[in-house]
Amino acid sequence: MPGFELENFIPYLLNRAAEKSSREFQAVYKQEYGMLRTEWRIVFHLGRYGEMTAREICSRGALHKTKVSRAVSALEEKRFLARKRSETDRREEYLSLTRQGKSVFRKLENSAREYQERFAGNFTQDEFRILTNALKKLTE
Amino acid sequence: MPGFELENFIPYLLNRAAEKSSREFQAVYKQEYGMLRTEWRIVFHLGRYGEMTAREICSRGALHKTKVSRAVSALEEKRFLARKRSETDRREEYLSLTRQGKSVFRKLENSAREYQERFAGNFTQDEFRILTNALKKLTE
DNA sequence: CGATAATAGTTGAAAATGTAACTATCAAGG
DNA sequence: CCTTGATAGTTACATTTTCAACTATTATCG
Repeated sequence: MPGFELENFIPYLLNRAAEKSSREFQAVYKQEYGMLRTEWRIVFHLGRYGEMTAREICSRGALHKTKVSRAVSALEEKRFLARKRSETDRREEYLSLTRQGKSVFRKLENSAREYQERFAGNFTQDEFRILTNALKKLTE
Repeated sequence: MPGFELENFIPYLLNRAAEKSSREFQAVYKQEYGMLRTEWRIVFHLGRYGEMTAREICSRGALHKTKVSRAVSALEEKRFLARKRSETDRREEYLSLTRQGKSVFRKLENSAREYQERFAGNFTQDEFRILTNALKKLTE
């Protein structure tokens, strides 16, 4: 890395970009549904992949279990999510979206799609593909 | 965006990647110098670009002013940073690293370089260049 | 000028987060 | 079985962050 310049430092660039994009998209779920980022991400996972345990959400989303625990409680209070104790292992519980939660998910999914389209407009297809793959690779 | 899948959602990917890389690099400045992320980022800016005001750090780093205000106070207490009131506009003050702060900066800069090298190893040069440019473009 | 608005930065209270310790349950090996 | 250790999830407490209100100063415009 001969030409290293601090303004190219990846954690820094990632943070700035993440902050900005999150802030922008936050408007959607915060204003409309009073949700926090972690809550939206849980809705995202359950809506996208269906019923799963908190632990699974943690590992899929790289989220800490206390954060998830609290967000799950908040979503339950909003009646967006329901819990069901596992029969085979009573330590864990299966989480899933309620009918209302699913409706919220569908709307947010549409907003996400619109956001993504606007976003992708700034890049060529190749750039966008490489960016996406790189970001995925980073968190494997 | 015909094949949009939520798991490709950019704010989500960015956040996961940013969280992970920040957490990794955090070990360096937290353990060694008891700094928080915002503090390190301020050291970063002052070390890289020299004297500037808090407002400038805010806009360059996409950081909120209260966060910066508190981090600046913390750095001042650690004797890493000094303030100097502007003569022309007495609302603002110029911030700069002390000798000690500069020494810390140099060490962190080296750690950053090492981190970046390891990081870049996961990608081809083209991929890395496109990733970097894309991230920069995002926050313009 | 002088009033009003804007800006740089700080502060207090409320909200969110991280850390560690905790409960309850299950797994494995003797 | 029964002890020891692991795991799912929660909770308490300390630390950070956010939000709104604040001080002090400068800019704008009648």
